[in-house]
Amino acid sequence: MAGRESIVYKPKLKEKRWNPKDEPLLFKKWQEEKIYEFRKESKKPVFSIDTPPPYVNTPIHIGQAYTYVWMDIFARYKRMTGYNVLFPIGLDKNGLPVEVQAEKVFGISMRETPREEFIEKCRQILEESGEQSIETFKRLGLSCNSWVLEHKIGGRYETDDPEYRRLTQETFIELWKKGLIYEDEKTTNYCPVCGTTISDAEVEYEEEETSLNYIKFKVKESGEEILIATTRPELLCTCRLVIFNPEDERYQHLKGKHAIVPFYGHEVPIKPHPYAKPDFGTGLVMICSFGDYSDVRILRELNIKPIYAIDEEGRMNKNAGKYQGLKVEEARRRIIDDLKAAGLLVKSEIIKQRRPICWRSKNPIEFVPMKEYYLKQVEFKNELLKLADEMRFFAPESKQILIDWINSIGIDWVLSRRRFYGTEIPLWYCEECGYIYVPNPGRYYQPWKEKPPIEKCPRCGSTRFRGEERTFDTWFDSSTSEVYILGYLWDKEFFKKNFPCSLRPQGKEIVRNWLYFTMLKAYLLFKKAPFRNVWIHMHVVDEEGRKISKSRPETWIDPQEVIRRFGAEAFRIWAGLEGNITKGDIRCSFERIKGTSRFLTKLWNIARFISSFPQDFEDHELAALDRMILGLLNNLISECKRGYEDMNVFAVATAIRKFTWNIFADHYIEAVKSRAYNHEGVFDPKLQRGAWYTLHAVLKTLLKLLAPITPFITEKIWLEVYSKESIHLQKFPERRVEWESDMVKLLDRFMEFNNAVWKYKKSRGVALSQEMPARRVYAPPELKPLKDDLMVMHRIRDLRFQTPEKEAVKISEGVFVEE
RNA sequence: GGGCCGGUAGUCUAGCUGGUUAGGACGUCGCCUUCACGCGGCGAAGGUCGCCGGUUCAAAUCCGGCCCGGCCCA
Repeated sequence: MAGRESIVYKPKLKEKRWNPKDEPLLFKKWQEEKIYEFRKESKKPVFSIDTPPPYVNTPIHIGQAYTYVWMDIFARYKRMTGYNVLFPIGLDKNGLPVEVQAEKVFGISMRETPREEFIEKCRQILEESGEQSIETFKRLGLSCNSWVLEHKIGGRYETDDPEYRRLTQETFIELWKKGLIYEDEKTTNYCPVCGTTISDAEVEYEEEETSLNYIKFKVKESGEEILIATTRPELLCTCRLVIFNPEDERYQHLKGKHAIVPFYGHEVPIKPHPYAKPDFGTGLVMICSFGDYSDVRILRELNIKPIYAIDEEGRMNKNAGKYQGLKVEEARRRIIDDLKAAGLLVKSEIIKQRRPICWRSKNPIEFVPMKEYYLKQVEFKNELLKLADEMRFFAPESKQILIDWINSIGIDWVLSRRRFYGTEIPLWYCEECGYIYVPNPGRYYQPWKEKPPIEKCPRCGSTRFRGEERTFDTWFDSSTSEVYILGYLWDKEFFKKNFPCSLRPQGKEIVRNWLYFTMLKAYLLFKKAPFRNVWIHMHVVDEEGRKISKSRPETWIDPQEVIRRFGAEAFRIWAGLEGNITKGDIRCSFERIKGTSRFLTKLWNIARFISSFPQDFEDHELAALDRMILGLLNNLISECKRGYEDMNVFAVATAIRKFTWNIFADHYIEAVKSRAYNHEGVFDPKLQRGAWYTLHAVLKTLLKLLAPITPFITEKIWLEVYSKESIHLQKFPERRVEWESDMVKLLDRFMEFNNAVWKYKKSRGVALSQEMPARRVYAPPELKPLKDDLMVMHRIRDLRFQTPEKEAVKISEGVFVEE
């Protein structure tokens, strides 16, 4: 016993708190040791994650930072549970944004610039934009396999890379050979600003105030005047039909008669149709070609030939008569003035309506006839719905978004775009006979500037060819990302073995395009669902619940700033503790990031305390208190495992925090301190070592449970206290039989007892470290196994486990004091 | 107009196969430099569980209707 009091326990962790400055150092170490590199030759099962490539020239959105952290957590958990994790990073470089930026920066117009030169300008923009997004991702500690562009499995990819484009073209060629692609002239969505056709999946809706104009028409047969309300008076010239609701009593007499269109004088039939809503306008609706989707649908349904009045530049054509050459908006203003002047406009009222806009340029789209390439999809809707059932959705409700979209599809996918910076459609046309030549897959083709790989037309022998000039819809590139990352181009065996891809994480807003189109292509090419699991997330919004976007600076939260102020680890633990993003939007606030990050300090200090006790000793004996916490730790392991498997990081993070802070630190550590130090020598050294064993066992386990969420701090502690080998190479904890214990049921009573004693001491103005100011204390009988620890912990002179017979003050359920 | 999701203290959330004094966290207030941690500890205040009905001995929890917010579609 002698000299025991002189033992000083020094913590192995020197610093008083976690320092975010260690983050980049740890990240560098991981990179140097290549611990996340993808090893194709590994025997472990592959878990592949098809990450959403961020657009290159824009800073990372706080929502991307958040969702990528979750993806990284999934990847890290899978790695610890024995998977060979394929977690590549991609960059999206295709499409309109860079073209628009090039036009702006260089003051040029795409259509008036030679294509070669324009593409060069785009490249220049892309090069100068640097790798801001990649830097943010690295700083967040993502465990992606590789950060450099490499043509191998696990390598970073870029969607404008010739290798990636080669794959896009290869999939097109395959689909072409299967007879799934055709060219047709149909009414399509057209964005006059982008100068290209767009698919239904690229149409967005915007709430807009517009004027509803009540215009006089004449009925040919009776000469009576009828009023028709329309938001698109400039399309009068294309009016083909007037409808009223079949239930509408007011207009039954008009059935079968004809209306005369003002100004233009042509006659159109009046028919009942359920689309007309009696309480909208006057209940009479003019159907034009085309003001909106319902016009398209109704004219198609009734098989009426459309008249087009808007050209590719968004100007009125000759069908509009005197308004020819005017932009749509201008023509509308002019015709309203003219109608007014002619006394044909009875009134105008302002209404709100949703109008379709182009998702890239945000400009109103028009409906015009264009000859474009289509990929068949309408006829496969049922098969696609079946495939949707083969993928497991997190959260399950998200699947409905996909199902609703599939059900709403009414037209095949328009593939061709009249743009420059994109993957070229690999086709050549014989100038003589019109034969369409499709090259063999194998390399990247640029038909607008290359000769075809054949000398003569196989049909007519001509040597004159014209290369296709159009590019693909960028979603045609994007929807093949899972095929690319699984090495289709380079290792067909690997691809076959590992397709479908394990996980597609993505936002709810791109279900109808990215997820859907990937599914469509996977079905058409491989007859399989592309993914085993799909994780759909909602959005990160600002403190007031507003959508965060660069275009609205008052909402913009820069992840770089968050990292600068609090550190990446603080952001990560916040992302885990703030809520489950599959269930709803997450609000981002600096105050809460700061608040949740306190847990890091707490964890650090717990570790620092524990690190001062020896880890190597011969034998030990567990006290009941130790068995209680180890049993609870077993339960926590199960809970974490379940949470990670459900991809519910929130459940895991909150469970760990509650255990660590509110149970382990506040109650177990407080109780075990005296025994662990054993300064007075009142405990058997074996029991003291039991405390040491338990403290280290719990800490080691907690670090591993937390490692996927907070890889930096857990690694730092792990390396300083336990091992030279990274925590991220350790196995995820399993329940241990030797930790199972009945003592877990003591927890609630134990905590209740502590609280009661603390409260009592406080009420008597006694410091918690001082002796209990009561002659005798009574505790519930079931706590008896904890007797020694409880007495020393609270410095109780006389502790009984029974209900007192004499007068005693009840301070809590089953807890009494005798003063 | 339709579909899906959400609506629990100032804020974020747990509970939602019906019965708990509705649990926790952030923030607020009070006390305490207790030997890992004052980015700590202890304690307190703060909730008509969106609203209205219904089922039931009993509803935050089940059912119906409505209101609000978000996303998608028409």
